[in-house]
Amino acid sequence: MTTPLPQDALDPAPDLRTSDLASEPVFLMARASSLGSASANRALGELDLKVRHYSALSLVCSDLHPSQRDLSRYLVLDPSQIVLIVDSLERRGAVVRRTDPSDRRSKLIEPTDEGRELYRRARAAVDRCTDRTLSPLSEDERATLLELLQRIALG
Amino acid sequence: MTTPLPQDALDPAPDLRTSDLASEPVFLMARASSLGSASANRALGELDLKVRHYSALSLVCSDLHPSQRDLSRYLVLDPSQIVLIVDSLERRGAVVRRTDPSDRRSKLIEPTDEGRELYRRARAAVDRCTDRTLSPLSEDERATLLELLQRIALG
DNA sequence: GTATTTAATTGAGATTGTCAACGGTTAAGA
DNA sequence: TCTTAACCGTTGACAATCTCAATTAAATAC
Repeated sequence: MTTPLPQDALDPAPDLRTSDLASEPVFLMARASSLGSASANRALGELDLKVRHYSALSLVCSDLHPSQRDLSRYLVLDPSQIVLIVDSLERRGAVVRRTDPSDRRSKLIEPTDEGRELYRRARAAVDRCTDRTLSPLSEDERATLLELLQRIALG
Repeated sequence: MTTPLPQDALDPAPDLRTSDLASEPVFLMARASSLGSASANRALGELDLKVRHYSALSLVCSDLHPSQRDLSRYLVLDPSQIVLIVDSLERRGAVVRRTDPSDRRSKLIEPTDEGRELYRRARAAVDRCTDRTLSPLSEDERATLLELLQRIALG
């Protein structure tokens, strides 16, 4: 045993570096995403949130004023999944559904005061665990990674 | 309609750039991974493979000679999931289970000739679609991204 | 030799992914 | 205008996946 299980079981896999797979972005992103969101889910557990609810709440608290359809596109989730997420956030009083006056088919999701406070606390927790995940990188390298990821993940 | 749906619906989201979430690695990696593996799964569909089977097959064809437990750790999947993946690969004659002579509890997964040939073709398909996914990046930037991802995803 | 750990496997239950259909609403075209 | 097509949220069904506990066989620790 290396350490008495400090916080996250990082489970490094140096052997993997010699494999073909270690040079495939699809695999690396899947593994990084899997490890990262596992860690984030643990951190968000105290607030009874998962990454998907947190992400939705973050968008709702932004100045994008997203509809459910928007959330579906942003989070790459089926609209039926968004219903469940918004249901759960609404049930705990973090958001409300408001029919878009300019298009009564769609519903704009808006944060309550509680919702904004919840987001603030969740954001802090996620940032702490992101810090751990990116600990092998310098400040400059983190910025570079962020920019490259944005280019391929966003338009 | 921009174009008559060329290959992948890339679904860019430039609005997202203005949101807090766009600066969170956890979210960016999740979105990149989601878009990337959706594209890869489409490409692998012709070969009746999914990313998880492809990744397992890749490791099996490497010089790591992994056991199922190794695959579980590398792919960040529960051992019971590995059983299903290896079952499916074995059923189609791509791999065989061989009891490790030095530890008869564990089973080394080895590729058949068919398995290697399947991997060769799958690898080509995945590489083509990775190329599309990374198209917004220059050659140097791709190398940088790869190195940074390796540092955080592997030990 | 006994007790503790580990690997693969099975199974159950919850979560998530995928897809088709519906009612209410808007947009497009004859 | 009237009709048709498209879109949004919602529901429901089904498959795929995750998570966890329990079992068996084998290795290791004491």
